[in-house]
Amino acid sequence: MTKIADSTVRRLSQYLRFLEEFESLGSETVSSEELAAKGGTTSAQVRKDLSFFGSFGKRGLGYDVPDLKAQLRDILGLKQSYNVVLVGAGKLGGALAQYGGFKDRGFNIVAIYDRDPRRVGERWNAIIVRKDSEIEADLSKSRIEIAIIATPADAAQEIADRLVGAGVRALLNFANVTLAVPDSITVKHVNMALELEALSYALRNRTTERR
Amino acid sequence: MTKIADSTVRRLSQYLRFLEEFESLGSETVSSEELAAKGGTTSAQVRKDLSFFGSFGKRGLGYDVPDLKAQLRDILGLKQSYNVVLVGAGKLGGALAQYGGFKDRGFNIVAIYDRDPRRVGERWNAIIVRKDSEIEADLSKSRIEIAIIATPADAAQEIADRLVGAGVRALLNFANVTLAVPDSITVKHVNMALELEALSYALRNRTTERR
DNA sequence: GGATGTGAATGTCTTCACAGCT
DNA sequence: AGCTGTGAAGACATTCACATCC
Repeated sequence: MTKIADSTVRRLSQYLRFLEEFESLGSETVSSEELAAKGGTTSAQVRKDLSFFGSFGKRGLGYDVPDLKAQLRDILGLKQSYNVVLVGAGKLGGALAQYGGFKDRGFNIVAIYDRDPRRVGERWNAIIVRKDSEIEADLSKSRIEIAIIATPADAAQEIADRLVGAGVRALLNFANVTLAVPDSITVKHVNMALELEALSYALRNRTTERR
Repeated sequence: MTKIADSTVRRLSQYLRFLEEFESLGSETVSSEELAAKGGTTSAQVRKDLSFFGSFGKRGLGYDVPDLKAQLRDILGLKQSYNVVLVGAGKLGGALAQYGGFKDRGFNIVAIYDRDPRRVGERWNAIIVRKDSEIEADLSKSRIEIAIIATPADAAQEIADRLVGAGVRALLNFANVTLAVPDSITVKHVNMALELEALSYALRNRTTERR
């Protein structure tokens, strides 16, 4: 299999969500044009994205909604569900713990850790916050592939190292630092301040820009 | 000015953060190679990114840290501060309201709105949650360019329309919907579930992939 | 007829490599 | 000598356009 661009994967993920919308509206079939319109892209882009993985449509007709949905879930690895641990029980951690969008997609937060003894023992949405020092022992018992880091920036690298040491293979990092991890580990970084800075740049330069 | 790629702007924003780290470590000068190492990119990339905006370095020496910092802040439009409104006072809204990373960069959350009467009147970090119906009147008094949407998905488009109607020019959207806005409006979308799906894809496909 | 799937063309971004300053 | 700044080359991503098939 040839390397698929990150941008392609992200669009596939969007298409999946759009398909759910089409399904709930009762559409049985959808065209690349309709999918493109929802996502602000082009029909050629949609077809090209899908073509890396196979031929899922019927010429003259479009794509069968439930079928394409299943194919995308398969491509994205969403036929299984994932147990996920969350480190950092601050405001952001709390927001993430209760966020429905994760569960809906099969990402179950099964444990929350924090370093602060005042937070340990708190109950977040049926999960009790545990001491971060338990991470190693807990993960040695149950295989966890994905962890979410929502700690302060200065703790994030240490937590990342320990999670990786405990067998985690993918990290979603909300702390505002670039994490150094082995090549075999996948990291996605959500940097909210950076998004605002990009908005600031756009505000400043829109007049002189195209598009 | 020629169109600058989004990826370039995002890297500039990172360089700025790295410069602050170098400064706090006492470095007066930094090379493109050092900046690149922090961000997992290449020195050529750093120099090319900067070259779109001018020549800020000294050959044989590198870049003066405070000087480049100032230049980047100027490029990104961060010499001014921004008043920002936040719509949605749920868990995520609360987390965003207290998040220090915004203030540090000159983004001040000056008002929070919610539709739920039970939340209206709550105090978040010295700001009292206001009824969303006040948005129009409030924004007609003070010019607000940036708004953050942290509402449930089904309310986000309506809120976006109203914010844009009230003069907002840039939106940071945390709701899991693609917002339709006029071309003149800039939107950045933070989609946390999508990031997890990208991790899922990576976990599933790493063995067959390069890099 | 109508929409897909896909080579080819185009456009964009990144990397190379070296001339040019300091 | 050392590191920047930058055209040119290369890699990658998107768009075009049309043959193909339902």
